[in-house]
Amino acid sequence: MQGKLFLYNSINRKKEEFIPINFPFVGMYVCGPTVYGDAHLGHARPAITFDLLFRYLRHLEYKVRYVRNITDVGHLENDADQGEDKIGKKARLEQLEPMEVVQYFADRYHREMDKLNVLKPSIEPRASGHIIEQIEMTKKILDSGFAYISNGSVYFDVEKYNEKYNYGKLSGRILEDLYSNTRELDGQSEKKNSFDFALWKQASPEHIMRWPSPWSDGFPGWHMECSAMGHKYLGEKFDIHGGGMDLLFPHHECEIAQNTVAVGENSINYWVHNNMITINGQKMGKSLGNFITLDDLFNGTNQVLEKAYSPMTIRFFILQAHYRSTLDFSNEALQAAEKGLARLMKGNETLNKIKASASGNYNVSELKKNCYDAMNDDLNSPIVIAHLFDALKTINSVEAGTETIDDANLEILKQVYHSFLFEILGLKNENEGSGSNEILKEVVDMVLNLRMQAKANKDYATSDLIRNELTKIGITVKDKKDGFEWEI
RNA sequence: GGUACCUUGGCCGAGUGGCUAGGCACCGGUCUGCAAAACCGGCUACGGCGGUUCGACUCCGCCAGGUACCUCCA
Repeated sequence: MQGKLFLYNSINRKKEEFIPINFPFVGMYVCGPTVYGDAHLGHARPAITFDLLFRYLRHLEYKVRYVRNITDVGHLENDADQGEDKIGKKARLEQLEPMEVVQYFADRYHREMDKLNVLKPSIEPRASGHIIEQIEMTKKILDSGFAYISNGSVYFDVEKYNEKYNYGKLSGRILEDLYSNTRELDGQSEKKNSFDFALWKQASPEHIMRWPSPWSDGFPGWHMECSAMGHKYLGEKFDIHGGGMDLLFPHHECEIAQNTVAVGENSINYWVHNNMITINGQKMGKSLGNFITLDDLFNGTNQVLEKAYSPMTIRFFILQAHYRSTLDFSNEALQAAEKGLARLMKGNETLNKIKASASGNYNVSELKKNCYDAMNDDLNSPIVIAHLFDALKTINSVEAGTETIDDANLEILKQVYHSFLFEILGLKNENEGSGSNEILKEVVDMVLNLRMQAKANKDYATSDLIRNELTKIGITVKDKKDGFEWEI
């Protein structure tokens, strides 16, 4: 093994050694998107964070079952338990079937994730496909006495729960504080206390997404799906539950309460939360309206964007910050990421070209250890990247002849560089295959060969004209000692 | 108002009680007809005020500023 992996566990607020329940198997559940709009930069963060964890666990040869849900029902639009279903609302506005909306945005989400090289989860369950499981779980909670029926809806009795267990153990909240701090909302009379949350909600007549249940025609409460589906696919106890920090309270706190009653105490060992992406120091979020969709980023179609940024630039940008830190969006930062990534990718090409010497003065084992140490320390991808840049310096020095490397070390270097860059960080070389159009390639080569002739004749007016015109089209010409390179 | 967290060089962003983070930008150099690219080198910061300590950016206290959660949000 490559050392011990430590993860920051939100529930204890410290880094803990990761020990799976059933070695070598690992169960991981991550809160996925609610598909009622295009994915934005904020959605990319958990997807990439847990993709990193998924990839690293697999690299460590764990057998991982990674479940990431799609929420297609149950998230309410406005005030807690009083609003309109998000999917339903969008469907009414667009005159579409709710499932049509879900299909459309789920497809788009998948497409963006593919571009970001985010591996598909093992199972991607939908809330609407697990209504029965959610009803069964609600029944269990009712039977245990920690829930009550009110006007066709079922609510979790937080106060009663807190007498026996600890409501707030994850988010560090104290129930007494919630009495005074929870907002007074209209129509809360159905609930005993404002902080009680719905397990099942009776649907109002205009509500289109509805299912029959023992209590009413309605829909499941917004915390039920993760509890029901997580335990369905990963068992009564499983290893990791992840999601954005903004889900810590109330979503995950409520999940814990539900699980405790219906499944048992401490049914999830590690709670892992990624931080937010900020823009001008403020959280990028749907409700604030300050989000940039991934589609906009990839195409440069947003006023705040100076240019388009490729999916790998976005991925690298996110990996350059630790997942538990906020990450501030800016054009400058993205452009920095773009250039840095290009250098690392170039380094891999150079690495494949350099030759080993009989003896070398570079020992790669330290690099290898440093990279694993960084990953083991709560997935410190920025440190891994820093070490890869150090390796890059060596690679370039070997190519320049100022350093040497022996055959054995070169092989290990290739293997380490490759596995961290591509396999674990999940980056890929986007330039490969671009400009794959053979005719275009030959035409540009031909033009540049003409330019070489002009240069040989010292006809710099012509050579500069050719270069300028190509630049205008978007082709960058790079002169080399004995020829040229170009890229689009 | 309650709770938690943050404040690092021009920008992004790691980390540590004493030892260079890294990237980008910038500056200098190599290369080039000139550029660009690439490469090499330089650039040494930790909000303010106190305290603990042989020594603090790192620990403690206070202050200032900011953010998150408390309502759907990744």
